[in-house]
Amino acid sequence: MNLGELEKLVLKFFWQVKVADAKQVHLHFEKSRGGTLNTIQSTLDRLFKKGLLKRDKEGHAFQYRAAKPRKAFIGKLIKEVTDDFTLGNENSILAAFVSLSSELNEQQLDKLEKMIQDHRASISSGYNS
Amino acid sequence: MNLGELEKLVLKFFWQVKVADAKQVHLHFEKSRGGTLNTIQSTLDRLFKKGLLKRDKEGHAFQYRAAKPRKAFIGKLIKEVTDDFTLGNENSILAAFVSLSSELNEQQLDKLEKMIQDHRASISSGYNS
DNA sequence: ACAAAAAACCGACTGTCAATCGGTTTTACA
DNA sequence: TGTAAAACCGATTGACAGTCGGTTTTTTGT
Repeated sequence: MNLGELEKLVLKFFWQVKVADAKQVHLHFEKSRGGTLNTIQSTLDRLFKKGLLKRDKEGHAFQYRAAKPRKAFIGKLIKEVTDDFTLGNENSILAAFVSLSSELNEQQLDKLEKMIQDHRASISSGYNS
Repeated sequence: MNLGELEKLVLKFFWQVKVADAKQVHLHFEKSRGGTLNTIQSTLDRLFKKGLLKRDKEGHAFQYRAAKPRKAFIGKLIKEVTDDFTLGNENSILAAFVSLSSELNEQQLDKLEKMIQDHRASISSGYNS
């Protein structure tokens, strides 16, 4: 999934704002970067066709919103880039963790372990199944 | 850093083979996907200009090799994609871990914790500093 | 030193895709 | 049902990867 600059900005916008129509998105971006309503509309349409936004017509305009939560989406992206470079039987997600670990300091490792604990808890409680 | 299909294949090749010249790379890929030596050469050159390959002239041809170890490179890529979608003060690397954790099962969490232990050890031994 | 061979380099063309926006058609609502 | 708003269509531009022919430069063997 290869995204352009504007597409990325728009996605980020929807993770903050949740729901908006083209007009509102345009209003939000015209100060910071310009561009016509049409440009926003076609970008929304492109993101919709890529499955990254959902939309429903409510009243006279499409109401757009993110198709996935932000973190799930980032997780997907990461899986994608790592899969491209993962060899043979290696687990790409795990490899990604290893690849990243060297960038973490001790406090961050603490947080990471806490995160693992939380995740284990959610598994054993049956929340994820 | 946006890479094309052939560029990705070539990078992967160099993480397995370590050093090769254009001719050898071409030899390796011509069965599986065709393409002329020139195509390989310009791809190597593009990767060199992007800083992903290093090269030295030894004898009559450039000898190319990966500029970074594979995992470091994957780590960089992950940082890149997460930075694009990370909000405000959030630590993008940590966010990436969180984003990925839901895709791990218990054995993988075990491995991950082992990995953290190893990394902590390498920090306290002063190996990383 | 020089000719032949090999490799590097240059430039052109193609295809894809995001961004951009004007113009037309469709839709909703008063 | 007419009008305003929105959606849709299509054209253009700009990057950039892939592709490869042809030219220049470099290396090497005699």
